[in-house]
Amino acid sequence: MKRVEGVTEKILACAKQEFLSNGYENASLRNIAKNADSSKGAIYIRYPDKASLFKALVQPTIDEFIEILVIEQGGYNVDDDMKRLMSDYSDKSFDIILNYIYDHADIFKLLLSCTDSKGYTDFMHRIVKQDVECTIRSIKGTNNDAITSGRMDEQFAHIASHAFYTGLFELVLHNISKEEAQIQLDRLRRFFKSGWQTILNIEGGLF
Amino acid sequence: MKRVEGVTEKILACAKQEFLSNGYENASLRNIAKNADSSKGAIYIRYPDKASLFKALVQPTIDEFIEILVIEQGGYNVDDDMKRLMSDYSDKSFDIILNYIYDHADIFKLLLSCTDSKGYTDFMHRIVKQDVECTIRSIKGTNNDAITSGRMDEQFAHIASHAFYTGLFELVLHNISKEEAQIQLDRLRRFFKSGWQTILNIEGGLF
Amino acid sequence: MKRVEGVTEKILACAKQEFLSNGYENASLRNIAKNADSSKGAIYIRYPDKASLFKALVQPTIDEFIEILVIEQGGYNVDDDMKRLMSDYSDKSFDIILNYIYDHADIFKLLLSCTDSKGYTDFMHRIVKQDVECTIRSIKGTNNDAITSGRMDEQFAHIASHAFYTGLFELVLHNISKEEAQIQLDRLRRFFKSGWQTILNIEGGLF
Amino acid sequence: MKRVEGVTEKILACAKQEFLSNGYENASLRNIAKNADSSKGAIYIRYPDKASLFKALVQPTIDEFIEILVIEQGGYNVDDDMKRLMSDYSDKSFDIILNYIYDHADIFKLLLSCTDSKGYTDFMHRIVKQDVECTIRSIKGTNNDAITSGRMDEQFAHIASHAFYTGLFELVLHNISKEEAQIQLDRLRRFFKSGWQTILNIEGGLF
DNA sequence: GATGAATGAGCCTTCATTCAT
DNA sequence: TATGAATGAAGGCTCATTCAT
Repeated sequence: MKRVEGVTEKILACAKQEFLSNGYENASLRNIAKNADSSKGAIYIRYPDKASLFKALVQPTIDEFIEILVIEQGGYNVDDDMKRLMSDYSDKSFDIILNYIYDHADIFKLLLSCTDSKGYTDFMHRIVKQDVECTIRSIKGTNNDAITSGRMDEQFAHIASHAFYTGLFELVLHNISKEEAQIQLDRLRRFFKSGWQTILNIEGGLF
Repeated sequence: MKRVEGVTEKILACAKQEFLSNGYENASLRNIAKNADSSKGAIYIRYPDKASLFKALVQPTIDEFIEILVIEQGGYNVDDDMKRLMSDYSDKSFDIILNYIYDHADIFKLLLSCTDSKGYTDFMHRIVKQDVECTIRSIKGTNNDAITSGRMDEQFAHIASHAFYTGLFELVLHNISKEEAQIQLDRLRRFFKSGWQTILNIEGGLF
Repeated sequence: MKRVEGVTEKILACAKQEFLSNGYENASLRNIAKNADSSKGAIYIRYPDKASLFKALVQPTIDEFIEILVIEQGGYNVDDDMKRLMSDYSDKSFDIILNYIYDHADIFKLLLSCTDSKGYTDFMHRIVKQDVECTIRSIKGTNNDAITSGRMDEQFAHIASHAFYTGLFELVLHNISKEEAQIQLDRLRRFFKSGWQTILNIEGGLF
Repeated sequence: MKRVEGVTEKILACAKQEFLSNGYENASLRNIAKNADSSKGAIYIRYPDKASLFKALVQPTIDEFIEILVIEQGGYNVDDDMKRLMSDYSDKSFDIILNYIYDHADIFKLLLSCTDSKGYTDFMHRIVKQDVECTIRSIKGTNNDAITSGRMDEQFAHIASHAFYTGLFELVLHNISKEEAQIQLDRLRRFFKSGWQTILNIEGGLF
């Protein structure tokens, strides 16, 4: 029997719905199969277990999102370092990032609200790690003394970064429209930029 | 049989441990009863169901924490409003808050990592709501034009507040020592203070 | 709720029946519970898993049977050694053994036909091991040269012993009446006694 | 697609391995197909179900073995009867039998340890039946009075025969080397010959 | 109040078998 | 002939909750 077109898609769609409605633990493969007009066996042909099904839903988006982050935080010359230090990635970068999040809204909801905390933690950790590495690199690249002087450290970069992404993701989670989200994100960026200036001891006058 | 002294306490202690170790869904009342040298029935005498047991563990701390927040964000005169607007609650206030969190570290971990997202969301929502109300009131109290001018709105206050508390709670969650936590919290407060100044359009020179 | 009298007994009885009818692998705990007018949970209160249920049915009889064997093969003086060497345990001993087997006929059937081969093998191994040890000890005790001369070895004792018990257990397995079984066992004992005389090189004239 | 050379062989080889490793019930057709680099369908083209696949593995050897037994227990004249009565098939016969067993060791292991007891029982029953028929015929052919006098009966012949073959097959099962097996089989034959002499009341002096 | 046996729904998973391609 | 997706029954097992004692 050939694999019927669309069964996988249907399963994934119903799985997404089930996870979203009931959370990971309370999601039932029975329900997913039934809602997909399919069978439990059909799920197991595709995914070896429940965890893998969830991962299949979520992993590609995680990976792609991180990749986008890497690209947009991007180039590695001193000018960029300076900008990055100010959280001054271009508007275009944040447009791309926000668009990506909204294009994959369901998946981000899954990640942020349907996993045991470990899944969420891991996801956030990867993002923040990437962000922090970039921040630290920029600080060193611009010879800023924030770290050497003890005004901050990697731990703090982690905390601030986590706080920022929490705010960013909250936009989708709360079903804020994309237009509104752009406004709030602008505010949030200005808010955090200002915070970083203070910590990094950069005169506001520079801007 | 007489109600033995301390059974409730033992149940709660073991429940806390079980929830912490396995998460809410995977926690087993069987285990809790066994570890408490008690019985499932003994749990049901005290709490009508699993959810109530969890709530019993967590609710008092939630309520008390909110109460502390209310008190420390405090008095309702214009001077305070101004300070609050700058996120300039006194150091003493934050000492109290941080101490409370660290004194109830387990419970905060429970709240932040052992619940389905709904429990976490509700908890955070209450805190943020309280904080936002206070912020908005202060803005209005000081006739700041941030809202009327469209520089921000309640939604943004929510986002920023959520981001702040995320950072604050992360300290306990990551098992950072209290001394270290005080340092990071200082940084975080300066960071956010600066953010608010920008949003509220208050000249840095004022400080 | 107090444990109701007889539930365990009913479960065990129905389990015995189910294992006997379908073999270990194909026995269904669902069926057992249903036939016992009980529930799956009731089984799991008593036995942690399917294997333990089977073991509960079978282990006491195994242990007791081995014990009887030890006792009846018994005393440890030279006279006994000589007799044992001739497989000449008293008629009384074999009466006891045969009676025990017939009194626990179901269990022996379970052991001999309802287990994966490992269970059967282990059971037979214990019996044979005990028998062989006894045989070897007797040979050495009487200074018989069967082993030293290379006429036999422990391996052979194992083979012969296994063959004997195979014959013995076949009686119950084939639903031979106890009276008939006594006759066949007499024959089997004479048969094996003669075999041992030959191997041990003892003149028939001695008897 | 053309039937690829050797697929059947590969399937049988992998099936043998799977049954040997996991027992009949726990063997998985999925695994067999996978290990054979083939498909479940390919198995079902050749064998209508799991049982038939097992039978295909085992039946030819069973049949051939019985046939060899028939041939070696052999000719039907009075002289042979006498010999047979003494379990005195020639050494050559037993060489052939033992060789056959060792040449098909895997299959005998399959038969003796990987089947539900029914398969084993049926196999053993056929062998023993053939053997018993031969024994009885010989007794009658030589006018021996063992049966008529009540010293034995067909049932006993069955028991003794079963015991013998149990010993014989134990050699392969326990992975005894063929050389060692020949030695043990010699002993076993002498052991059983002596047993039969006693039962049949034949003077040792006759030999 | 305390116990823990009883329940049965429900879980995830595996399987032999079927059959469209 | 060959494939492997599809099926759905059945498996062992766990659980929160109830309730007789």
